[in-house]
Amino acid sequence: MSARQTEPEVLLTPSEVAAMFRVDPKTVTRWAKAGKLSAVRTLGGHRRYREAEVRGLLDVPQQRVLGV
Amino acid sequence: MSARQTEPEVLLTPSEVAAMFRVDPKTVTRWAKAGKLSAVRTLGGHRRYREAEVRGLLDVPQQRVLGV
DNA sequence: AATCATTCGGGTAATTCGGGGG
DNA sequence: GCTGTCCGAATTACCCGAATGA
Repeated sequence: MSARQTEPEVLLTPSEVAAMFRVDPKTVTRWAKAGKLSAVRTLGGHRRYREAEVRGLLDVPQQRVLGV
Repeated sequence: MSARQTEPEVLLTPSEVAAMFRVDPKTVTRWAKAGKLSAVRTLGGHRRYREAEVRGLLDVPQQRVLGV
């Protein structure tokens, strides 16, 4: 059962990730360049981001002090 | 022993490849026209892509930040 | 034979890339 | 240091009708 199954990774476009974080797509690109976010490249050079990784980064923010 | 196509060549449809890269099927067609991806043609002119080749292109474009 | 989804083609908007400067 | 914006060039997405695939 050592199947090297490359699970169907769901990929997101730069603008989709940007919308999730409420930032400019260009900022997402900078995160990728900085190695803070891994990216898959299309044959034309455009970046695609892994949904699982992005969501993981969105869920983490539980360390905010609720200074209401 | 004798070399005789020991590998079952798995072919993928344009939409399947498109889903893997998160692009439009038309874009995959453009890659084939540009020679970035080899394609097998059906007798009717539709394109089919080699799974092994596609996977290879998906994995490579990984820019790791391993103490570069 | 007939239906339905996909993939031809082309052509035209919308994104993204890269660098640079605020 | 981090982000948003401007630029030109390149890549990708969506439109159509017609043909192929299953």
